[in-house]
Amino acid sequence: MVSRRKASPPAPGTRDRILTAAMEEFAARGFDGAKVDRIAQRARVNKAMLYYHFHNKAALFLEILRGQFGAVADAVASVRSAGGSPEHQLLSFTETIARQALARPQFPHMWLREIADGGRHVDASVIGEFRRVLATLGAILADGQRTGDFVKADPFIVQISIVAPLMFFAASAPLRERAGKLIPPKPPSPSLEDVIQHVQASVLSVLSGNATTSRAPKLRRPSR
Amino acid sequence: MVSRRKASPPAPGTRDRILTAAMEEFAARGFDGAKVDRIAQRARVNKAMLYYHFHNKAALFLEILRGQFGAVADAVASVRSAGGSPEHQLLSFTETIARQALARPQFPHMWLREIADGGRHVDASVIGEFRRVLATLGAILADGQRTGDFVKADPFIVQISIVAPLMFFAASAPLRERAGKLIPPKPPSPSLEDVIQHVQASVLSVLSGNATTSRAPKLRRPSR
DNA sequence: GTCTATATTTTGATAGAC
DNA sequence: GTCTATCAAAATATAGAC
Repeated sequence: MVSRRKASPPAPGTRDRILTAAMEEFAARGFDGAKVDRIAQRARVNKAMLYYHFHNKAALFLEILRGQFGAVADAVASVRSAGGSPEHQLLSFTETIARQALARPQFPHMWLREIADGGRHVDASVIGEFRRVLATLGAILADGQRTGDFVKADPFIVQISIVAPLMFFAASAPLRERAGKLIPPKPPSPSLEDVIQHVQASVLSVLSGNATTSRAPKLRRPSR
Repeated sequence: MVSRRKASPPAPGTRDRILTAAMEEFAARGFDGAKVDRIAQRARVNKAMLYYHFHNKAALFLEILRGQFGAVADAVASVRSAGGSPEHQLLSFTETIARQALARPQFPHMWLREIADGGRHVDASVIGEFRRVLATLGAILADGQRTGDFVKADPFIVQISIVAPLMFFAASAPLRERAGKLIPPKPPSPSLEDVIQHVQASVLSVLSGNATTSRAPKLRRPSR
């Protein structure tokens, strides 16, 4: 008899319902656009209940952010520990990020928003998860350079080259939908598979150094 | 004497000050996070003045969105009309997007936000500017395919492969700054030049088809 | 743990004088 | 064109009963 005895049963997942509802609301509207009332409604609880489980709106938001980034960082880390050639790990890294975006549709939106907000709502723990992802990729790249498979490249640049297109694509579905309605006809959207393949081909080809060795001698020239 | 005679001089750029202030506020905080009071303060006018020049918050926001996207679409269009080989135009396209992000620091933030918001604040005119950019790139790619310089590729995918990393990088500066403070030391950020070069090398190499012709026979395999 | 009612603050927007 | 004063509607958060 640790505690609990009397005073209403432990709630059949009330807290989780709130988390889910909040996740959707925050992803769709952002921190300021999200309304506590709406979150409570979606979760089928009342505001008081929400404030019983979470200190305030910001704390609720932070908990969700931490959860999302943590899960992604975990998934990515498992790619590395699964082993394989640097090339294999690099392709897996890419695919994993994409799969996470599918598994957590709110994740791309929240990532874009946090960037746009300058990280106003993140704390050290979220930054930590963020860095874990980058560290994993950095290790993969270092391996590849050691084996001679990859040319030298800045991990951060490689990371945004992989992640940014995937996030853009995943998050922009609603916008493309709306665009199609505002100015029909809606141009056909490529599949996530196609995007993944393109991104994989891009990274692999630059890192393989067969970029433009022969042709296009003066890259980055067209300054005017 | 068309009109104006009496009733205060035409205002030394009051309207422009409001537009500038609003641009900064909207970019930094988003539509919901931006406060009319703060915009008025920054512009050194009062709310009534703001509502004299613009119908409401949404209209002000829309005017800014239109302006930003329109300017970028113009810049990109001029790249194409300047002519040159498909390769040259493709590199120029990339550089121009990056230069626009520098010239209009608010642009990347607003682009990210509109994607995350599902285009809730855009209207047909904004979509139109958006499509102009894509159409320009599409034309460049078509040229390149005709001349045999480029392999076939979905313009939209190519576009996000170019634009997304640039926007991510440009917009994430404040977040990286904050991250460095939360968990020192702040890892050194690559320069925009480096990012541009990497993106240019990537696109060119995939479109040149020398991606992974020889090695890595089974792209996209690491499904598990 | 859960709900109703309510306090408090913030915010978008306008009236009306100059 | 510009400003002061102010309204009315949201929205965050809490008190207190059950």
